[in-house]
Amino acid sequence: MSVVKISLPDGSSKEFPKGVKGIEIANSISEGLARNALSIEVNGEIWDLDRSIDSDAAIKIFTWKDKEGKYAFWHSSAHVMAEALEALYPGVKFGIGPPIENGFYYDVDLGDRPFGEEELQAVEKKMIELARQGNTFTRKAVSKADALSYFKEKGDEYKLELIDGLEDGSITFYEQGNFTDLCRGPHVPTTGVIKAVKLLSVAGAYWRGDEKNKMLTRIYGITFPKQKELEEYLTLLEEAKKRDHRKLGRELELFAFSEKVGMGLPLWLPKGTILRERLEQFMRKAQVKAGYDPVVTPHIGSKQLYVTSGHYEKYGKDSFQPIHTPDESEEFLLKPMNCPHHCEIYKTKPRSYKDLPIRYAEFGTVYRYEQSGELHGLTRVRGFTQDDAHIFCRPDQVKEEFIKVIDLVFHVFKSLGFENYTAQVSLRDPANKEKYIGEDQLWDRAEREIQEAADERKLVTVAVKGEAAFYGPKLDFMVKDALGRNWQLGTIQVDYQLPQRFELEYTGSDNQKHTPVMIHRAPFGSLERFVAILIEHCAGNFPLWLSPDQIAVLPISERFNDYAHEVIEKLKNKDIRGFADDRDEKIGRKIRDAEVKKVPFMLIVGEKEVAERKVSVRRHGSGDQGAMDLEEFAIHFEQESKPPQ
RNA sequence: GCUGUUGUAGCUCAGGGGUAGAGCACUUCCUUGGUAAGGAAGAGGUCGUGAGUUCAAUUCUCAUCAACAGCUCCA
Repeated sequence: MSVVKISLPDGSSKEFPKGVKGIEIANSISEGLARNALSIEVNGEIWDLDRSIDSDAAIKIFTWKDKEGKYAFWHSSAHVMAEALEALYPGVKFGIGPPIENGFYYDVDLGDRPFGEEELQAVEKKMIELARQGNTFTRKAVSKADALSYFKEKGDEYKLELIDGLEDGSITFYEQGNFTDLCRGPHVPTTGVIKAVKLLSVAGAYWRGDEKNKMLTRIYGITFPKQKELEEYLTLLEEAKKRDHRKLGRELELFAFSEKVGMGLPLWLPKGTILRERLEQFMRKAQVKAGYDPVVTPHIGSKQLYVTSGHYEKYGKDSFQPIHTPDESEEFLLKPMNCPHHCEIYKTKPRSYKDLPIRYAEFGTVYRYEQSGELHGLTRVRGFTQDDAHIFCRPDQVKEEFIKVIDLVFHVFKSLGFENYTAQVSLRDPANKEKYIGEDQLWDRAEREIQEAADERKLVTVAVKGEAAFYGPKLDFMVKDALGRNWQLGTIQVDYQLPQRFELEYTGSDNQKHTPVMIHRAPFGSLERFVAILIEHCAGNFPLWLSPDQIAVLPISERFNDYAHEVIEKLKNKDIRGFADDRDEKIGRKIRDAEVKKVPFMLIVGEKEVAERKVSVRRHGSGDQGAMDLEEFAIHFEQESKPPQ
């Protein structure tokens, strides 16, 4: 009997009889691992645990803790859902049913049968029943002809279409209980591992994502190996709902929308404006320190500007249409980005290699005609302000400048409490080169420089093809918020194209003209989006330096209103933001209202405080802190409310 | 942009072919209260907009606008 050598992730290796199954390897390591194992990586491919391994292999066993394990789990759950649907809706046809970041979905064609909340619950019940049966998933290789005839008989045209695109010899079916599906796998050993099921929502989705195709019913669900985990997940969803920036934005009077102003055009209310301006100020300071020069450019620009940049060709039809002047037949566009304006600033005088790098920074408000269905609170709007800057540098400075920007981005994230972040290197899609402008060699160079800069800063990156801007590759930053959700924030881009198109130049040490390289960057991305994410991250409890109202002075009764006003005036003289609540209400009520508005500090003043010239300090969320001398409080407060440096 | 759902007071929502209701917020009065909602009275809406059906439409139908969810998109 021959043996295979199996290398484990810890570097060790073991010999097993040829044809050993993943589950057997798991068992040989520990019983616990075997119990929790969900899938296995075999030489870089993810397999089922009961697939035979016939040659030497490097393996890694995945459990619920691993993304790969979860995917197998949810993928299998999608099959169980399909089985339940087939049991309840004979003749149902299936599209695709993949795992997603949180759970899975299956696109199904139910004919004209209605599907709503009640039906969802019935399917959920059936799924639990099927899961309890603990049916095993069986992998079966089938020929293309057999696969086609199986689904032809079933009348499932979607599966037939999918099989059509597959190569004979690479087609597999998976079977569990009474259900067989076309599937690449992998799957968990049995349905029995699925202990908790929740179907979350139903939505329409086009077959293959194409709106010309038929709309299928997409059923979203999530499953867990433990009931408790489902409950935690549902609590998380509740919490996310409570933190929704659209809800908090209204409640805390930060921003609003008006149908009359137009969709996707946010109105910043006074409190939201304070928050926003604090952020701007913080960024301005950091940028001055990093050698940026602030500039200001108008909100519109001649159409020719964007023809030159290439944006008009690329986005012209999908933009706000040109503005026309009454007399001369000029055309202007609302600026969708700031770079062309900054290029023109660069061109205002001849530049020497000694001048570079030049860094122009602007909080530039731009307008983009986003599809109506895309608008979402502050995260996707039609008018927004970027913390934009463009760095013009020599080719030999690109990497260094890029690294400096990465450091600035880190500083911003850390200062605002985003401790977890990752980055994505957004590359060009080599199969679709016509989507991009510029020569291959410059793209390759830019892509290489980004990766090197990221590596230098030990940034964990994932490279994604097809995500680049049309003029250059990007480094996009993702932060994880307090609820563990990922958001895309700032971006840095290397651009060899626009400087050429705008004929930017500098005189080199060789006395020759050279083209500079441009780095686009925006650590926040847009202030609107950043504020939205910040709201959700801190649930509206902003750090003291950002909080619109930092202090509420709460007199016990109207008799102490004068003292309350005196206190707030004194604090305002020290640039502290706040108000005195002099309403004819009881203290309990004033405290409640200030707590609900998430005011960080409440200063309660009554007879005692007036007599001793003190304030009773109460902190949002943590209650009474005792009485303090007003001066003492002010000193303490000023310490704590300093913006991060 | 596509599909679906929704649109009633500032907010959250109930109602329903015969021109509307609650709670909170708001105004006034009473109350002067020590760490998360004191009491009473009052004011506030041509039921998103336009058209159609009907003796009669806020309610039914259609269109349109917007919001929400999903898809597609994102310089």
